[in-house]
This record gives sequence, structure tokens and C-alpha cells, in this order.
Amino acid sequence: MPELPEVEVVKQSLKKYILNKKLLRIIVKNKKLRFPVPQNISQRLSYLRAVKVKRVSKYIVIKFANHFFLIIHLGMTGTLHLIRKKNKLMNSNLSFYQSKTLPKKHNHIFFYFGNFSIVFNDPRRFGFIKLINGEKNLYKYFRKLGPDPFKKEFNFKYVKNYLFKKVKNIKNILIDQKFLSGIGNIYASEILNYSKINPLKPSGKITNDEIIQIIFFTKKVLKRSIKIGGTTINNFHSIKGKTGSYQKEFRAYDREKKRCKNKFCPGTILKINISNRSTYMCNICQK
DNA sequence: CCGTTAACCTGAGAGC
DNA sequence: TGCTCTCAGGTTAACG
Repeated sequence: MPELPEVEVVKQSLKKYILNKKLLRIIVKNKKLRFPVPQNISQRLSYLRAVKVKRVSKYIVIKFANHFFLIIHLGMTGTLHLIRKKNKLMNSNLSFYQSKTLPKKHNHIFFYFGNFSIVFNDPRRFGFIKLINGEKNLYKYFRKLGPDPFKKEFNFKYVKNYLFKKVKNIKNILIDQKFLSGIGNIYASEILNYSKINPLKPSGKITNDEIIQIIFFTKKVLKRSIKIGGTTINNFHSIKGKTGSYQKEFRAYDREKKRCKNKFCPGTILKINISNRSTYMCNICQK
């Protein structure tokens, strides 16, 4: 599921509910996620306040009062849900990947906070949670990640230097978390369509103007998506709660054979395969 | 060190 | 209907 905008929206929503709230306990229904859920996680975190909730790359990081950090990664299909005790209603506004029923069998972890709880649901179980002790280890855990697209480290000099030393197509660079953290398969296609760059173009041949375009549209696309709640695929309507709507603004992704939306461009969107992942591009304006 | 491939999972949708 | 096949927003261990 989730690339930077989706994780950011989930984080903002989660933060509203749990910041400075005391976690009572954690019930693990299924510890077989991408990595096994830590054994003693409930003992470690029970009766502690969540003092910070932030996003690092595609991870959600919750700092607890004892300097333990809980890391949540949603993988492809992970979602968080709010359950209020009284009416037991599933509120979907922490969720992006929606099946029509949201099978309970994929509710793997329950975080109980007094009069509500947060559930981690993940059909494919590519997501995981991890516990990290202290700021130093947190830093260590994330040290291989490239800069966040909204930080000033993501600038012309950095990009130019990185592209120059790699021999790789630009699409694969964009989704490489070591280069830049947060972009995945959807937004890579979107950014390159806005920037009018062929996803297969070797990084070393990207011009200075194109670098400026990439930086500009990366921020623009991600910001816009966050603003309208991210991208939701497999929507459903029966349960209250917000879903994202960036999928309505897709220009390339999932638009095979449709017209390119760039101004005055008569092109058509092609679906091509790059490293076994679908990539969408205009056959005319993306050079 | 590098880059590429396979693997980890379930479910939706297409085609027959 | 129901079967089989392909594909899906991510990461990383294993390999050459």
C-alpha cells in the first residue's frame, strides 16, 4: 500500500488519537509478520505514554516514555484502524488498502488505550513492527535511508552527485530508498510523467533542468497527495471514515492506453515493465 | 562493494 | 459458477 503520503496521513491521524495517551497493553493475535513480533513487546510498553509520533520514510515511529521506540511498517497491505469500545465500530480513517469486508482474521495486533484501541490489520503480512531501545539505535536502524523529500538535504547538488555516480535507470533510482526515502511504484510514475522524463533514461544522462524538474515535482506530487488524504485503492463506502483520493488525479499510474494529461501532449500512456514492476509513461512527452 | 532476482503472503480480477 | 492465472502501493536475503 503505502508510500510516503499514505504513511504521513496515517501518522497524522494516529497522532491525534494516541499522543500523550497511556498504552495499557498489546495483544498479539498473530506474530508471523514480515519479521516476528517481539516476544516481550507488551511488557516493555504497557502503562507508558506515547510521547512522540512521527514518520521516517515509510515507517511510523512512536516514542514511549521509557525511550523505547515502536516502529510500524505497513508493507503492501497493512492498515491501522480505530476501534471504540462502546460501539465497536471500525473506523477506517487510518486505512488505505480496503477490502470490502476487512476480514478480521488479518487483525494481527491490538494496542489497547483505555477507551479505544488501535488494530494492525495486514492480509499479506509484509508489514511488521519492531521495538528499538534508545535514540542511538533508532538512528542506526535508519542510517541507510536517503533524505526525506521535504528536507533540505534533497537538493540539486545531492541529486546531481547521486545520479552521476550510478549507472541505473532513473525510475529505479527514484524508488530506491537509499537515494530518497518515501517514493514507491505509484509516485515514481507520476513524478516522471510530470517531469517528462523517460523512466528508462540512464541516471547519468539526466540533465540539470531535468534534475530541477524531478525535485520540484517530487515535492509537489507528494504534498498534493498528503493534502487530499493519499491514494486509496479498493475503496469501500459502507463504513464511516475518510479515504484518500489521489487516485483520481493519477496522470500515468494505472492509466494504460489513456491520453497523456500533460498540456498539448497528444501521447498515450504505456505500461512497461522495469525490474518486474509495472511502470507507466507517456509514449511522446517522456523523453 | 555492486546490481539483480527470488522470496515472503493473501486476495482481487480477468479469462476461460 | 468455478477454476487457473496474473498482478498488487515493499523490503531484503541470496546470489553472481
